Amino acid sequence: MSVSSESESTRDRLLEVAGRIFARRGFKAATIREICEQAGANLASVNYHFRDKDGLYAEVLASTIRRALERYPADGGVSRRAPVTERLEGVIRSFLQRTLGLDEPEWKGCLMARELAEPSGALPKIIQEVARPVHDLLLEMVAELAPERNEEERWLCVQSIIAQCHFFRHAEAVLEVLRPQWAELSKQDRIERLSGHITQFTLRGLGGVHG
Amino acid sequence: MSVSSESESTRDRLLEVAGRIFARRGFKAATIREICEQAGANLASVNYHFRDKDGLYAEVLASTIRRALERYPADGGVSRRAPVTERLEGVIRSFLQRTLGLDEPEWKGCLMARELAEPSGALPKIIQEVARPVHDLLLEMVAELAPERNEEERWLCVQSIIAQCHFFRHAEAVLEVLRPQWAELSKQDRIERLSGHITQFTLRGLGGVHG
Amino acid sequence: MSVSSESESTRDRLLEVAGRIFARRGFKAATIREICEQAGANLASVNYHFRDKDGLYAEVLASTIRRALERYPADGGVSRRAPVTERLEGVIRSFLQRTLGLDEPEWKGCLMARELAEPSGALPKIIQEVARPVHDLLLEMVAELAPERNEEERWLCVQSIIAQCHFFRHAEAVLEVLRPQWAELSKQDRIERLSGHITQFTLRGLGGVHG
Amino acid sequence: MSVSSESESTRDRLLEVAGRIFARRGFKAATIREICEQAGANLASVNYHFRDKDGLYAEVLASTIRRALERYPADGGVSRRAPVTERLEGVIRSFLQRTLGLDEPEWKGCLMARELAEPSGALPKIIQEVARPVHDLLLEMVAELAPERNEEERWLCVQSIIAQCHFFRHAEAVLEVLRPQWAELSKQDRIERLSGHITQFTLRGLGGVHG
DNA sequence: AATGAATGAGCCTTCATTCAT
DNA sequence: GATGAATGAAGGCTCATTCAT
Repeated sequence: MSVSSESESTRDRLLEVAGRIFARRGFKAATIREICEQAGANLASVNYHFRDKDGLYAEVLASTIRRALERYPADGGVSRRAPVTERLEGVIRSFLQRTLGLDEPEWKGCLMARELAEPSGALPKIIQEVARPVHDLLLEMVAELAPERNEEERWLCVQSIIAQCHFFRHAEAVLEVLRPQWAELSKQDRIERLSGHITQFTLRGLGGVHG
Repeated sequence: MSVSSESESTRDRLLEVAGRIFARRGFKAATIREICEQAGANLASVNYHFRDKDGLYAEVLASTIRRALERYPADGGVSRRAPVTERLEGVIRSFLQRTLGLDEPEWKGCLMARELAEPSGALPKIIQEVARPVHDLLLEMVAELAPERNEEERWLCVQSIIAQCHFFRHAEAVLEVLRPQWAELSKQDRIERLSGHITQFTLRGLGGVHG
Repeated sequence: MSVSSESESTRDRLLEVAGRIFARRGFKAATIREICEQAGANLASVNYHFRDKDGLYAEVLASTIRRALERYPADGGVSRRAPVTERLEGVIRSFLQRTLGLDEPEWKGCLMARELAEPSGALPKIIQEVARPVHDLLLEMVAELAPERNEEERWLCVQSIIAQCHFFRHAEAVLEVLRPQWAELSKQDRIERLSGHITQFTLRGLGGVHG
Repeated sequence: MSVSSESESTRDRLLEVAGRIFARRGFKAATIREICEQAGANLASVNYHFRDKDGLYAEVLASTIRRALERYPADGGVSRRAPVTERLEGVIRSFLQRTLGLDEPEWKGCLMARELAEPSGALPKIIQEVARPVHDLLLEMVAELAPERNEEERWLCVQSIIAQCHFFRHAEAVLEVLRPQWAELSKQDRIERLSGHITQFTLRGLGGVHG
């Protein structure tokens, strides 16, 4: 529970490098060798510091979650008393920031996305700390915006929102082929346009005409 | 009409089993050994029939695409002269069928989802044969339903649709935790409710008032 | 004992191709697959026609010997009544022809050379049919040219002759680097100069001054 | 001073054993398994210490060259101011020592011979460090002994010398059949007689009358 | 006479892990 | 606190061979 270590220790370098590599290659295809080489550490150091490849992975995930939520909280930093449309956009923008990266190394969102597709036992933790809060926040807003829908319908709407937020990380490779212009935009730009679009599309989708 | 094995050719059994295993474990983590064992074939048979692990994977992907599109074509079998709302629901339902499986072995959609997250060189083929047609079909419909939007906005709307269709396969593991009731529904039921919801949400999202 | 087969059959093509490939790669590194592919034959045809990879190799060797000696007999076709210097040059030139090839496909000598370095069980046959006759012929000539030497000395002289004849095939790769001009000569030219040189060097080496 | 094994490092044992086995079987036919077993090392140790089978082979070759030339330098340790006949015999004797072994493990020369027949990419190194110096040394001597010959003739004479030195290693298997007495001599004896014979034969062959 | 399918043995390599220092 | 050496398990692949047809 201590705050990692003192200086930029081997341990920290391993964590940093491992995150990048797990994200890029997936758990199985990532190799301890590559991680240690890039971190300038000994081949045995992973086992020394984290007991296991699994242990390293769990630590990477945990610290990634921690830092991601510190920087981009679920509510996007928007006050609970702001109008619901603003709060919605806050959640969406914050989600996209975590997902598509910004100034944080870009692999963080990628790691999460990968966890979704191929859970590793760490999933419950992620759900508890990231997915659940967002999920609940959105449920509240949808209830506020579309009180006439029944419970399942509202839940489905929440999924529609999350789906849109995820998709642009998830299908990155395809989008690049189908619409090259998109890939040419800066991250900042993409996030800006996306949060605007998703918010609009969602508000309309929820039934009111807010556009 | 039996499920599999027995008198099928070795080649076909390999293809069938490999599909399931690649989907479950991913390319790297899947082992030729496991595939051959489950297919009741010799360890060298993959090399004989498909030259490579890569060759096997490519074949699995190709035959999966082929059969998925035969059974559930991009337009969902809805006539081009039907009203646009029906055509839209056709595309969405067909997409969900391919994605969430139905009576076809369930792993097929999973394979595709995985390919998106972690392209293997076969991606261009998938795009050409599956993603592009759906993409173009949806672009047309959105242009028809929301002619006042500019080109980028219409493209973003198309992505919102596709995002929703993908999500329920992609986040299966999480949904199961967040809403156990959902996992208890039959596949058929889920697809039914989803295609209804996504169509509605989308039609509204596009700005018309169809709700 | 029959003369191979009737037409340019699969069997003959296998023999031809196998000779080239065994010569180029050595027995172990040569693969039945490559041989069959290049011969346009089925993968199983080697086993069908020659029982074994070993069987194929033995056949290749045997037919190579047979044809090499037909074309370039040990005595080089020089009459036994010719002067000894002519007979010597006959043996040397014929040896070089077999070794360095001429119009016959070049791999034949190479195959033999390889057999020397890495005997395969077929060596006794080669010795009996090729090496021994040449050896005995040379022994006679040396006895004639240097009768004053004792038996071991004469035998060593014979080896010196054979050594020179072998060397230019054997060290081809090195000679090409150490003296590029040499590699640029035509085969014909090289054989001409070599047989001249070796004959002179040998006659002098044997003690008389014949140059 | 003990022959091998026991307290030597794994790396050294691998090198020693690998040399023997590569020499006996050739690169392709030699197996890492056999090497590791005989060296009492783990199957993965070759990969650990030399990265590759190729890496191991290269190291074996390099260390063999290094040690061979340390012990038996190209000039045979004879002073440059000694008479040319002595210098010639020095080169020849040293060559035979390297080639036929003496107290060094016998496979060393064999490795080289094999490399000539079937170059592996390491050939250039061998040429540079072994063949070239000997070649140049001999060229000088021949120029001194037979200044009246033209340049190509002198080069051919050098090859005649080298050919003789190589042959008795190269054709070992055949000589054993054709002259069993020869194989019964001690290595030392054989080298003694050979260097005498080759030197004489060569001096005469070069045209002077030294016999 | 010939072949497509299938097989079992064996090879090289990679990987995560351990252990003595 | 950290590491170089070594290891065992497992993986993908290649090869010669067989067998039913």
